[in-house]
Amino acid sequence: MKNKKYILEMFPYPSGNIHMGHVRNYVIGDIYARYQKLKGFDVIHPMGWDAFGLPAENAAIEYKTHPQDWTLNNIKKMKEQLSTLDLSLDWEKELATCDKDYYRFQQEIFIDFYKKGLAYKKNSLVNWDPEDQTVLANEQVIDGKGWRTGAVVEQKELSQWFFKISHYAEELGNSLDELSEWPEKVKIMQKNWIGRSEGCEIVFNIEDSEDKINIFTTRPDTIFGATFIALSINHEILKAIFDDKIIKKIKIDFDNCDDKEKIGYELPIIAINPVTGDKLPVYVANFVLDTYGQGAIFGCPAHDDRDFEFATKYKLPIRKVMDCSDEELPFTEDGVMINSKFLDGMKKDEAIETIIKYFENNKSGNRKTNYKLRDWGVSRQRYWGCPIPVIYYEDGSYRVLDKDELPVELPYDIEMDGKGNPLIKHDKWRNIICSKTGKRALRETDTFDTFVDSSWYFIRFLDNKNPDRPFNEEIVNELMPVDKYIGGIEHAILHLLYARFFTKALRDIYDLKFSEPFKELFTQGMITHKTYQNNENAWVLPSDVAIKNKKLIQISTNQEVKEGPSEKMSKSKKNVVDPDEIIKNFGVNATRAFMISDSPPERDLEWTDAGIQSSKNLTNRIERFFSKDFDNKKISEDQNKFIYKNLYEMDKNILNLSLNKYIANIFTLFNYMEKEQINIKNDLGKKILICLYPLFPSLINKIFKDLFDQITDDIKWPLIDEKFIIEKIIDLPIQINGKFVTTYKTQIDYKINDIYDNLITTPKINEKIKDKKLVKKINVQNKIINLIFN
RNA sequence: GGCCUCGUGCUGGAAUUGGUAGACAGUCUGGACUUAAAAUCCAGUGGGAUUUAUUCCCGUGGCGGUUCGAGUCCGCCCGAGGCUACCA
Repeated sequence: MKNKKYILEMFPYPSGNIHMGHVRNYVIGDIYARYQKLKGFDVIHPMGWDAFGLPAENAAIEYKTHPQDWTLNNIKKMKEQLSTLDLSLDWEKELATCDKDYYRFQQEIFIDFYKKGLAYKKNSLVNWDPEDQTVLANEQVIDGKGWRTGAVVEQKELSQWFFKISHYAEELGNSLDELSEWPEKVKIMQKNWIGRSEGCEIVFNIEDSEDKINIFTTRPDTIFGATFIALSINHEILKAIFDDKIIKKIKIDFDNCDDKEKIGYELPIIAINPVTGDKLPVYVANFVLDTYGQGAIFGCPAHDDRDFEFATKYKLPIRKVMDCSDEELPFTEDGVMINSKFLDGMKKDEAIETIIKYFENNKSGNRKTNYKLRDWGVSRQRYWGCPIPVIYYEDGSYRVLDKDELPVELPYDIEMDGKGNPLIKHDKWRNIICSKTGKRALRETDTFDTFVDSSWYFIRFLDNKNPDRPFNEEIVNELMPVDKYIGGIEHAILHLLYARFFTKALRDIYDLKFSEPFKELFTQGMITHKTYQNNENAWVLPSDVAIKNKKLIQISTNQEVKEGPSEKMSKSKKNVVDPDEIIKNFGVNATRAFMISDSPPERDLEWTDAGIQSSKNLTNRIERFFSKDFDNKKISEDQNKFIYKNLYEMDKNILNLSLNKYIANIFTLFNYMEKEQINIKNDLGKKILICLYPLFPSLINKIFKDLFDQITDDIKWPLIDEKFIIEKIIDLPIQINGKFVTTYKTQIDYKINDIYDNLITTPKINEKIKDKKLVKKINVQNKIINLIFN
C-alpha cells in the first residue's frame, strides 16, 4: 500500500457506556480519517477494546455476574452506541484484548521477551490490601488505605515479573528528539519520567570492615565538602548491623514523622572519604530513596539544600568548597572550587571531569549514567487479565512455557467472592502435570498488567486474524507506524512510554523496521461542565438548575444552589451529559459539530446548552440552504473567489486539526452564501458539499442524493486552483510612523516608487504628513507599507 | 520546591507566525414576522471622547527593552493551570 495513512484513536475500556470524552476523541479522528480518504489516501482506521481490567471484577462481585459476560455485553452495547456516531471505522480489524486469540500471542511475546532477557522475576515491595487479599496499584491506594475496602495497606514483599524497560532507557530518551510531530509537553513529561542524569558512582570503604558503600552522585566535584553519609532504610548494610526488630522500629519512626521532616539515626560505623581520607559518620535517614542510585548519598551540606537541612538539625560540620562570596549557604549553583586541593580554581563542569578521572585512576569510582525510570512490574494478582505463561514445580523452580503449550486459557468457571484472586482457589486449573517433564506443577496465578495489552494492539490490528503468529512482519512493516494517534493527555507517560518500549523490544526480536509506534501524536482536551451544589453541599444536576429572580435555584426542590467551576465530567459531581440523549435530541450531525466548536481540539471544551443548540442551528441552516432554489443565478468571479478561498482554508484547517477554525469557515461560508443567494446546483455546490462531508457525513450524503441523485462513495476532495484564490487587486495597509492609517487599493506586485506619489496625495495620508519630511520608506511587498516622516 | 504551559471584549476563541487586534460563535439589547411563544430574519454589542463621522484617543495581566512596526521576540514582576515531587 503506497499511499497509506494509519489513523488511530486510543481504544476504549468497555465500561458499558461511551461518554462525551470518547465522542470527542472519535469525532476528531473520524473527521481527519474521512478527510484523508477524500484526499486519496488508503486510510486504515480500526477500533477495538481494551477489555481486561479491574472494573469487570468489581462489577462481577457487585452485580453477581461474570467478568467475561459483563465485558462482552458491554462491548456489544458500546459498539451499538458508536454506530450512532457515523464513524468510518474498519470493523473487520476489530479486536478485544480479552479474546484468547489476542492474548495467546501476548503470551508468545512474553516468552520471546524472556528468552531475550527482557522479562525476569524478582522480589519487590507491593501495596497489599489485607482485606481483599490482593495487590493494589499505586493509584488505588488513597491516603494509605485501599480504595475499595478502606483497609490500611501494607507493604509486602512478593516475587513478581518485570519487563526490562530500563534496557531501553537511553534510546527511549534520545529518540524523543526525533518525534517532531509530538506535543512538546508530552516529550518533556517523558524525559522527566525517564530522568537521565550523568555523574559517577563512588566507593566508600568502611573503617575496620570489608564492607563498602557505593554512592551515585551528579556532583562528585563537591567530594571535598562531604561531611556525612546517609543510607536508605532498605540498604543492605543495615541488615549486617541491626537485627530486624530495630530496623522495623526505625521504619515506624520514619513512617510516623512528617513527610517534609528529615530524621536519621547514626550508625556504629565510619566511612572513609576516598579522596581526603576523612572519617565520615554514617546515618540511616528517611529522605534517602532506596529506589534511586544505590540507596545511599554522601552529604555535602554547603552545596545541597537537603544535606544542609539535615546537617543543621544534627549539628554536622558544613564545609564550603565552592566560592560563593557573600551568598548564603547552601549554595547550589555553579562557581569556582575552593578548599578542594587539585580542584581549586576550576568551575563545576571541569571539576566534575577531573574528579571522575581521579576516581577511575584510583579504582575508587566510575563514570555512570543513572535513570529514574525503573523496570516495569507487570504481575497483577488478578483474575481478569492475560495469564502469565509460567509453571512452578514443587521444588520451587519455575519454567516459562514453550510456545507449543499456548494458549494458557483463562478458566471461565471461577468463583468471584471478592477475596483474593479466584485463580488461586481454582485447583483444577492450577494443578497440572508438566507435559515436558511429567512433574507435578502449579500454574502462575498472576496476570499481566493491562497496560501490557495496550502496548501492542496497534500492531495486531494490522493482522488481527493471523491464527499462527502475533503478526506478519511484512504486513506490519508496510503499514506501521501509526501516522496519527489521537487520545487523552492522561496517557502522556505510562501508555505511550510502554507502547514505545514494546515497539523497540519487538523490533529487536522480530524483523521490524521501525522504532517508534506513533509518528504524530495529538492529545485532545477534556470535556468540562458547570458544577452546582446545594446548601448541604450535595451535587445538583445542571439540568435541574434554573435562574429565578436572578438567583440560581434547584428546580426540583426550589432551593438556592451555588455555581462551582466547570470541571471534567464525572458521575460523582453529577455534571455528565449522556451522548445517547444528546444524539437523540440534537442528532448526530449537531453532536459532531459541537465536539469541534468553541475551543481548539487540544484544549478543554466546556459543555453548554447554548453551544449544542448553536450547532443544531447550523445543521438546520445547512439543510435549509440546500433546499432553496437560487437556480437561475450566475456566480460572479468575486463570489467564486470568496468561496474557493474559504474551501482552501477548510483544507488547511482540517489538515492541522484546527477544527474550531474549520467550523468558523463553515459559518463564514454560509453567512456569505445566504446573503449572496449562491446557486449551488452545480459543480461548485458539489465541491462545497464535499468539504463539509468529513464533519457531516450522513447529512451531506442525503443532500448529495437529493440534489445530484448521486451517492458520496466515490467523491474526491476538490483541487482548488490557486489562480481562483490569488487576488490581483489588494487593499494594502499603509502605516505612517508605524501606526496604521488607511488602506490603499493597488495591483499586486506594485513598485513602491510607482505608487508613492499617488499614495501621499490621498487625503488621509496627506493630512498626516503636512509640513513633514520623508525619512524612510518601508515596503513589505504585498503586505504593508510603512512611511516614516519627521 | 522543580519543570512546563497559558494570560486577548461579558464568554469561548481568531489574528497568514513580527505587519489593519477582536474573524467565527455565544450572550445580551433593539427591531421584523406572530393573537402569543418558539423558530427564522435584520441591526447593534472592547472602553472612552466628540462636531455621531469615511472622526479621534486608549486598549491583548503589569513594568521595561529590541524594532520602522510587538498580542506575537527578550528581561523582570504578578496571576491561573498542568505534571512532578527529597531523583543526590
